[in-house]
Amino acid sequence: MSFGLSTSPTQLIQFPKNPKSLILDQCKTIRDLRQIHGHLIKTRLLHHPAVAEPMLESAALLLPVPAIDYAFSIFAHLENPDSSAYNVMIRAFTKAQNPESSIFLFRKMIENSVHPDEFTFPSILKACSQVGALREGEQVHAQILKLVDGFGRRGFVENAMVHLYATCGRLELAHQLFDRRSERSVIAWNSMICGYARHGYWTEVVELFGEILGMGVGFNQVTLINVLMACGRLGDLELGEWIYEYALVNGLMKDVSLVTSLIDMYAKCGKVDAARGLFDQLCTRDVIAWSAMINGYMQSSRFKEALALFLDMQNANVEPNEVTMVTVLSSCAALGALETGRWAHSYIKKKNLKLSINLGTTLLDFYAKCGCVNSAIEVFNDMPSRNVWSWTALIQGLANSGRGDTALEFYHSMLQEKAIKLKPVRPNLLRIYM
DNA sequence: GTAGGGTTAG
Repeated sequence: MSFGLSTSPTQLIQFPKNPKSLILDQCKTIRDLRQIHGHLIKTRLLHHPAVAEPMLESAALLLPVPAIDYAFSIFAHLENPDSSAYNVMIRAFTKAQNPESSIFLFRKMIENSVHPDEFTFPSILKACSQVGALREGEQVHAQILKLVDGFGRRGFVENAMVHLYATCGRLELAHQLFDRRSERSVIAWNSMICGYARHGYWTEVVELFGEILGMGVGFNQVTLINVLMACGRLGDLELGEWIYEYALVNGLMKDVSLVTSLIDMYAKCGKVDAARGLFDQLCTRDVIAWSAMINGYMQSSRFKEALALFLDMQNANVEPNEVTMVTVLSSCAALGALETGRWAHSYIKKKNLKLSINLGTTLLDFYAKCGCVNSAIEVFNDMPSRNVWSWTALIQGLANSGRGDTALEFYHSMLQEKAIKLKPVRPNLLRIYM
């Protein structure tokens, strides 16, 4: 049997001194991996942890195109996977944005009495943050506390915990952990700021940034982006412009995300033309930058400019997304631009954009406002899921078009949907019919 | 073998 590789298989049978670097050197493609894998099965060497772990790492993390399924099939055949085998798989699933699988494996790990360690925690906590799995995260926290002492990288684990609690909205708890830390890095500060921003505590975001400046702690683009989001919502143009100056002086204006946040901040503070100035200076404009600028016009009631910019966007061959279409359709609704809106609708179909609650509601609201209630009803029926706002937009549209009877029918069907019934929709309806 | 980001109406 020929491996076509520099090391002969017999060296593996004799158990190499350093199997890890041997395997990592040899597995450059999935083909290499399959060959070595086959050989390791025959010789049963695969069940040796020092061999299994690098095999998993090669497949799940190091290949140019990671083969997680392949890695998992290796993992699933191991007789007694040890903690490092679990760690590699958990890390790989988290990295591949498949946190459910990470959490599943973590549970298995505990069930099988394999002890998680300092390398398990950051990635499993990140997985919990990705899905907002607070309860699962608390169990991880409990496991961490079990290891009274004797684990290194405490800083990484603590950062991950602050991040988990902040993302899940347990901001007091996150802050307690954060305050207790001996050394608070940019990472921890950003976790706190992101947590406050994500949950709409804009004043706290600005306060925290004030602390950062006061204490002379470091900050970076991510910090500034979150603070700019707050400036826009709070109308704090002064701080927003301070950040703009800072970005100019420090050469940060090449960062599209940061400039997009500046555009959004200026637009939300009523300075749409300043926003446009920055937009025109951007050398690469992605869908989010375009959407932010179009949205800026819309929020300033400059609907025609919003639609004109949407045309420019298409000429620039940038594909719009759900957010873009929401903005475009609400501009059409405001202008009563039925034809353009219809065109947007066919565009959504052509591009197979998912009719999310946001998009569907905006679309039906557009039809209703243009007096096409039947189209509005059609869209409503096509939506895979709806919320109170979808119902309200439809019922209000019907009522405004003199179709009070149909509006009432929909109102009653809404009440029949259990989930909806629990939400306070009644006052809204009373306003329409009183 | 660590983390984090920008756009969404009614």
